[in-house]
Amino acid sequence: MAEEKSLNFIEEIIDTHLREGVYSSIVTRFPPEPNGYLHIGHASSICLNFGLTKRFPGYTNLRFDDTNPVTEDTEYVESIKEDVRWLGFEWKHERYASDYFDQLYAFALTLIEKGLAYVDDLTAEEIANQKGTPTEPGVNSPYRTRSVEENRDLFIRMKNGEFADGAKTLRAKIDMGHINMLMRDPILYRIKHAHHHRTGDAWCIYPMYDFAHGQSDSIEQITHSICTMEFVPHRELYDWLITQLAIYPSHQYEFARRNINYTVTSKRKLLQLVQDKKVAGWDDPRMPTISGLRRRGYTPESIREFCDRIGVAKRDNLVDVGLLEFCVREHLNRIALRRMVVFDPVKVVLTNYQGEEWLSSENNPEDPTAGQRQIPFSREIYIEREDFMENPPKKYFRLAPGQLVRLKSAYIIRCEEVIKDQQGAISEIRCTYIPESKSGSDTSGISVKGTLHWVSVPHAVKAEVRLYDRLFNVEDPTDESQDFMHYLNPASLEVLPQVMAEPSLLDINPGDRYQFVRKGYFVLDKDSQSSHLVFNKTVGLKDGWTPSKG
RNA sequence: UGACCCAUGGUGUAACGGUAGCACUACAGAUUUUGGUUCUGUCUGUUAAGGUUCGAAUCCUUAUGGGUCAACCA
Repeated sequence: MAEEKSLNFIEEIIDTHLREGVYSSIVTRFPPEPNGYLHIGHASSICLNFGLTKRFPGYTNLRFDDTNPVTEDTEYVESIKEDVRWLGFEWKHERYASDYFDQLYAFALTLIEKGLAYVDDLTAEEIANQKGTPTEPGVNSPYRTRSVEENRDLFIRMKNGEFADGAKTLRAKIDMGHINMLMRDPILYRIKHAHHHRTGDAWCIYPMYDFAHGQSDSIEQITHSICTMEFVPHRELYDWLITQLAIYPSHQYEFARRNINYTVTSKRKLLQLVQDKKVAGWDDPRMPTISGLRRRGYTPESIREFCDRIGVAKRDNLVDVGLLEFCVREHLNRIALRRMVVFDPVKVVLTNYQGEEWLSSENNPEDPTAGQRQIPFSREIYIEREDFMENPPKKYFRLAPGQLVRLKSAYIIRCEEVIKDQQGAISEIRCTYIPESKSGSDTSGISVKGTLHWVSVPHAVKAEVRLYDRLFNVEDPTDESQDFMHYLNPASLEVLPQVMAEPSLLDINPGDRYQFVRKGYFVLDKDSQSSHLVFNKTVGLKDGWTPSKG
């Protein structure tokens, strides 16, 4: 029996509701605004909302909160749907706040009839000035006392396009002295003569978030409307509108958004990175977007596991990106096939070896069913320049003059001689191999501490490798002591234009993931062509050794 | 100088008045044809002060610290 995992506070609320019969099943929703790409922070919300209805009876809707036509676009709708599906979730209904524009308009009229909303002629600036501050009450608008008839007439004319953008708004009539600033006659509708990605030019007035979100929840009979903590003060208005309209009582619950160090998760900041060309696009592998992580080689399983491990709570947090990396390593270690690639090659000549042969090597030592592959071996091979030292420290297990080392899945070799060019750089290492040490049939009786990856020179396939590092140099780029752009890591991308790869890598497809032995996990990028392979580094292997520790 | 939210190792998260646990990180050791993986072990924590109670991380009070709120954004 698997150990019972403890519930997070939201699961506990739902568990109680179900046990006490408040609900017999639940409905949740994931409500993105289609004005940007989904990022790792959204993944938490997606896993939470969809995860809830996997654990408990009920279903989850995907609802686009598309009430601001000037920032929204179908490009984002498509990317969001792709990302949610890629993460492994399927929604029950695909809905849009714009589906409800007629209903919302009717709700507004209801409020007007009840004397709970009025048309205001004040400008944005005037409204702001009369709003007061958190410690001082606001003042009433001079238009606050208009009659129901006048309000109805004006609002209909707003809808009919008789007024210019910004000329009028519809406001709830609540209390300009309310301690909660959101209750100080919040704007419900504004005029925007803008083309909407779904409703086209049918409307020139659009509801504000507070007059769309809760009502949409109610229309869909969402039982548990889950959002982040900054919406806590909105809950009072959310409840007020539902009460006044006497519609299905959805309820809002808040959890703390997940922050991750060395990156930013704000659509505005991510958009700025894209627009300022600091990255190659929304799906740049350095971006914390779902599409960026996908291109980086992350698996949906690893992201779900990450979201599961960081949990759900109400306190502020800054999650270590190292945990995300742990999760992807854990998964990739199980599924990624092993391949050998030499990044910074130096030639090794085996002076006592003639001809060539094909050697067998396991595809994945963690998974026997992954089988074996054949690798060509010959008299001249490449090894990593950093795997040789002329004057090694004490516990250096790699190649050094007179030292023995195993070539992975091949033979044990001994370094006999070092050849240098005129500048003194090592141009070639001469070794002898031990014929009876062949991998799988070793009768040499020799044991060595180090094993190196290698690639046969005449069979080597050239490829490009893109090495990624954290996008920012500091844990919290949003600390606001400086603009976050100042913290950009100038070395977040390093391109290796020509690495040497084993030939089995020639026949693979974009999205295929591998472990390059002793290097890390890599994925074939979509920029690849059959004549030019491009690999993205997903994450390195955990590195337990550094020269200083030797 | 208002209201609201929050406070458990370096990080994230449990403990629902009854032994502060798990994971990541770090460190040490074993195994290893990847200095990977795997296995074992070690370090580190209830913001503070009062109160209630046989007993408090948990309930109450105050303080302290952090966050949020004054977009015709969501």
